[in-house]
Amino acid sequence: MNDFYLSVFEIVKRIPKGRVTSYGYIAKALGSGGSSRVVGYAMNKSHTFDPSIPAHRVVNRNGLLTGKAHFNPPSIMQELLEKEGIEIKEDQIVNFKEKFWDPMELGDNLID
DNA sequence: AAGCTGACTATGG
DNA sequence: GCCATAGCCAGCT
Repeated sequence: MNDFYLSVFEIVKRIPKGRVTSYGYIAKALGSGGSSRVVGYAMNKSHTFDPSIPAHRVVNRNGLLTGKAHFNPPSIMQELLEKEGIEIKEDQIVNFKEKFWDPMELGDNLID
Protein backbone atom coordinates (compact mmCIF):
# COMPACT_ATOMS: atom_id res chain seq x y z
CA MET A 1 0.00 0.00 0.00
CA ASN A 2 1.98 2.93 -1.27
CA ASP A 3 -0.52 5.54 -0.12
CA PHE A 4 -0.01 4.46 3.43
CA TYR A 5 3.70 4.98 3.13
CA LEU A 6 3.31 8.40 1.56
CA SER A 7 0.95 9.42 4.32
CA VAL A 8 3.39 8.22 6.93
CA PHE A 9 6.23 10.17 5.37
CA GLU A 10 4.10 13.25 5.11
CA ILE A 11 3.31 13.12 8.79
CA VAL A 12 6.90 12.43 9.76
CA LYS A 13 8.04 15.41 7.72
CA ARG A 14 5.49 17.52 9.56
CA ILE A 15 6.95 16.67 12.95
CA PRO A 16 8.16 19.98 14.37
CA LYS A 17 11.80 20.39 15.26
CA GLY A 18 12.50 19.38 18.81
CA ARG A 19 9.42 17.19 18.96
CA VAL A 20 8.84 13.48 18.54
CA THR A 21 5.99 11.07 18.05
CA SER A 22 5.38 7.35 18.15
CA TYR A 23 4.85 4.72 15.48
CA GLY A 24 1.54 3.62 16.85
CA TYR A 25 0.22 7.15 17.04
CA ILE A 26 1.10 7.82 13.42
CA ALA A 27 -0.66 4.63 12.41
CA LYS A 28 -3.62 5.69 14.46
CA ALA A 29 -3.66 9.12 12.84
CA LEU A 30 -3.83 7.38 9.48
CA GLY A 31 -6.77 5.30 10.58
CA SER A 32 -4.75 2.09 10.77
CA GLY A 33 -4.31 1.72 14.48
CA GLY A 34 -2.87 -1.76 14.19
CA SER A 35 -0.29 -0.86 11.60
CA SER A 36 2.31 0.48 13.98
CA ARG A 37 4.82 -2.11 12.82
CA VAL A 38 4.28 -1.11 9.23
CA VAL A 39 5.07 2.47 10.15
CA GLY A 40 8.40 1.30 11.45
CA TYR A 41 8.96 -0.62 8.27
CA ALA A 42 8.10 2.48 6.31
CA MET A 43 10.80 4.34 8.20
CA ASN A 44 13.23 1.61 7.30
CA LYS A 45 12.45 2.15 3.65
CA SER A 46 11.95 5.90 3.95
CA HIS A 47 15.24 6.75 2.28
CA THR A 48 14.08 5.10 -0.94
CA PHE A 49 11.22 7.59 -1.08
CA ASP A 50 12.77 10.66 0.48
CA PRO A 51 16.15 10.68 2.22
CA SER A 52 15.28 13.90 4.01
CA ILE A 53 12.65 12.25 6.14
CA PRO A 54 13.45 12.94 9.81
CA ALA A 55 12.99 9.35 10.93
CA HIS A 56 14.93 10.09 14.11
CA ARG A 57 11.91 11.97 15.42
CA VAL A 58 9.89 8.79 15.48
CA VAL A 59 10.27 6.57 18.51
CA ASN A 60 8.20 3.91 20.20
CA ARG A 61 5.48 4.60 22.70
CA ASN A 62 7.96 4.66 25.59
CA GLY A 63 10.11 7.33 23.99
CA LEU A 64 12.80 4.72 23.53
CA LEU A 65 15.09 5.01 20.51
CA THR A 66 14.33 1.54 19.25
CA GLY A 67 15.23 2.39 15.68
CA LYS A 68 18.67 3.83 16.34
CA ALA A 69 20.32 0.61 15.14
CA HIS A 70 18.94 1.21 11.68
CA PHE A 71 20.64 4.54 11.17
CA ASN A 72 23.87 4.90 9.31
CA PRO A 73 25.88 5.38 12.44
CA PRO A 74 23.45 4.19 15.10
CA SER A 75 24.54 7.04 17.32
CA ILE A 76 23.35 9.69 14.88
CA MET A 77 19.76 9.35 15.98
CA GLN A 78 20.46 10.46 19.52
CA GLU A 79 22.83 13.15 18.34
CA LEU A 80 20.26 14.68 16.02
CA LEU A 81 17.62 14.65 18.72
CA GLU A 82 19.93 16.24 21.26
CA LYS A 83 20.84 18.81 18.67
CA GLU A 84 17.18 19.70 18.45
CA GLY A 85 17.01 20.22 22.18
CA ILE A 86 15.79 16.81 23.22
CA GLU A 87 17.44 15.20 26.21
CA ILE A 88 18.23 11.53 26.02
CA LYS A 89 19.00 9.23 28.91
CA GLU A 90 19.81 5.58 28.37
CA ASP A 91 18.45 5.67 24.80
CA GLN A 92 15.25 7.08 26.15
CA ILE A 93 13.80 10.56 25.69
CA VAL A 94 13.62 12.61 28.86
CA ASN A 95 10.28 14.32 29.44
CA PHE A 96 8.93 12.33 26.53
CA LYS A 97 5.41 13.35 27.35
CA GLU A 98 6.32 16.99 26.90
CA LYS A 99 8.25 16.46 23.70
CA PHE A 100 5.55 14.26 22.23
CA TRP A 101 3.77 15.65 19.21
CA ASP A 102 0.31 14.53 18.31
CA PRO A 103 0.05 14.05 14.51
CA MET A 104 -3.60 14.91 14.70
CA GLU A 105 -2.95 18.18 16.48
CA LEU A 106 -1.90 20.21 13.50
CA GLY A 107 -0.85 23.83 13.77
CA ASP A 108 2.33 23.09 15.63
CA ASN A 109 3.96 22.21 12.37
CA LEU A 110 4.78 25.84 11.64
CA ILE A 111 7.74 25.70 13.97
CA ASP A 112 9.95 23.92 11.51
C1' DA B 1 2.20 -18.79 -3.45
C1' DA B 2 2.93 -19.54 1.62
C1' DG B 3 5.34 -18.24 5.40
C1' DC B 4 8.50 -15.23 7.92
C1' DT B 5 9.93 -10.73 9.54
C1' DG B 6 9.79 -6.57 12.12
C1' DA B 7 12.21 0.84 13.77
C1' DC B 8 5.05 -1.80 17.55
C1' DT B 9 1.45 -2.10 21.25
C1' DA B 10 -1.69 -3.85 24.68
C1' DT B 11 -2.59 -7.14 28.08
C1' DG B 12 -1.92 -10.57 31.73
C1' DG B 13 0.92 -12.93 35.28
C1' DG C 1 7.69 -3.08 37.08
C1' DC C 2 9.64 -6.66 34.26
C1' DC C 3 8.81 -10.91 31.17
C1' DA C 4 5.84 -13.65 28.08
C1' DT C 5 2.09 -13.85 24.75
C1' DA C 6 -0.75 -12.48 21.30
C1' DG C 7 -2.70 -9.43 17.88
C1' DC C 8 -1.43 -6.46 14.14
C1' DC C 9 -0.34 -5.53 8.62
C1' DA C 10 2.59 -4.60 4.61
C1' DG C 11 6.79 -6.09 2.45
C1' DC C 12 10.30 -9.65 1.42
C1' DT C 13 12.09 -14.49 0.53
